[in-house]
Amino acid sequence: MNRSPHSRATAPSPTFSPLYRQIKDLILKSLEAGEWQPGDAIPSESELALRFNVSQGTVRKAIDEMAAENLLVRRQGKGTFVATHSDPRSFFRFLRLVPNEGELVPSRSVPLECGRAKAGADVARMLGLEPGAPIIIMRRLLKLGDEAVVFDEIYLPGELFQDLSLDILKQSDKSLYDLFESRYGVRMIRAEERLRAVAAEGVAAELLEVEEGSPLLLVERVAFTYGNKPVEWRRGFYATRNFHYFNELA
Amino acid sequence: MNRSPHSRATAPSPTFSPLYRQIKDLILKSLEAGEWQPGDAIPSESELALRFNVSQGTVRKAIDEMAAENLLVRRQGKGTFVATHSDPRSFFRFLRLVPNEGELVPSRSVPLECGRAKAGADVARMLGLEPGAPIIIMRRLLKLGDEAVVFDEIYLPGELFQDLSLDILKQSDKSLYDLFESRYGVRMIRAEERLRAVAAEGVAAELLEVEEGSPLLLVERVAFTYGNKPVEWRRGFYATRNFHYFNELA
DNA sequence: TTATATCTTTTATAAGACAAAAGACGGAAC
DNA sequence: GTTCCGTCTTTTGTCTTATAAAAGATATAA
Repeated sequence: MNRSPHSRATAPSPTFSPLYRQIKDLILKSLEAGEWQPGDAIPSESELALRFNVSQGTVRKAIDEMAAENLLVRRQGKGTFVATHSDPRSFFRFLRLVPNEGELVPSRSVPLECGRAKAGADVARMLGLEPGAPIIIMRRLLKLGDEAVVFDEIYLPGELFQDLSLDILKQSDKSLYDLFESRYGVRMIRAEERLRAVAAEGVAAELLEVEEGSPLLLVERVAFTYGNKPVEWRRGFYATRNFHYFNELA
Repeated sequence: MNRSPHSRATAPSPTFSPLYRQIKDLILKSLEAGEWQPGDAIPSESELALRFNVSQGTVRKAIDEMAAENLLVRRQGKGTFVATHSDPRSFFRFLRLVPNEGELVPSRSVPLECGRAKAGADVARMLGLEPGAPIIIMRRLLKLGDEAVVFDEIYLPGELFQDLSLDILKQSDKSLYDLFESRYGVRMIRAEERLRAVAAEGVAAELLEVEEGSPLLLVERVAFTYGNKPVEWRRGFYATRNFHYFNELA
């Protein structure tokens, strides 16, 4: 290399950014472009160092940050891999539901409906769409063991999930985000949740087998893919008799 | 230095641990021992490197991890500081309550009771005490703007908070954790919360000015100090008409 | 008095040398 | 033929060194 240590790879930009962060952005771009699929190994640190003309340590620092953000997973001696929702370890990152006592029980998703509609003002705002844009509305029940614990209403941009249907949902035995990732190439990387206590009513009360008016935990979620783009809005009613929402403040 | 690069600072231990992690443990120990107080600057990286006979980069990596865990705060050009609850930025790390719409309103804690008792089986278990050990029970109301939003019942080990009383609580204008830290030298660094929806009853319903039986968000918290030692158990009833519990899944 | 340069101390960045982990491969032992 | 065990290669992990950037303090000039 014929550059002095701290010179930029590109011409001096208006907003300064250290080398390792520029490398991070480049790797991120390749990730978004789908150059490597979820579960795949990305090139080794020394390969990337060669490609970008920087030292291994610099590539390493870029990857460090991406691993901390759960975008990549490192395995010593093996390589660095694109994080995937098919990995069972990543499952409970997006489902914070645990039994009040006793062991973790297996969960099962029961799809109820899946239809198309036009976005109302609220959904459009949440998903960053034009009002009237095509969306998919999906309802499902989450059973833990024998008990129906969560009733979900899920709103998706129609454009990204072309052929999604109740049949496909019923056929699939993967988690929803695994399906989104493998079938539609949409990877969820982050979500925001807003929790409230509400009184059970209508379908939710019925499906969760609780009295009308009894308390339910309402969890509203917006999930984002690369570039902080919102691609799912979800409203879940949680029956918290035997389960609770677990959160760690760290 | 007369050691080869990767030799240990101590005699080879049965459980291998890289150098930077040993340094981290040493810094942690000084922190627990109170060698530097919350808000204080710790010695510079090069000073610590000298003290521990390693390179600055190794100290740096140790501090990196502790900064990621919110134990230390770095400021370029100034130094590295012991994290403190008196810093307003750290406040919302432990209070995840935001208004449904509009700006953040100022919050005010209203202490109601503070008395001593003996630990029952449940509190003893949560706090790792013997049943019958002295504890403090405290009740308070959290007001956001004019509205009473949270009713808290807080259980503390009596031993650690010798002179804590209703008067002291009323006098203090700090946050509770700031008070614990500055007056009793007990620093909260981590907490686990369990959330459920419950029906309002008794005192909680009355103080939060909601109907008996209407839904409330119940937030149970165990907070830990250094060494993962539980030092607070708390049960909070949240009225979620105009506010909600915000959580980020990252 | 006020701005401006200069020096010092601090954390931040980058690169290089080497270690540890994981597997693949091949030959010896049985 | 199969199993075991060393050896080699490729990968991520650790540690050090050199230097840059940030923030203040201090001195200097207008």
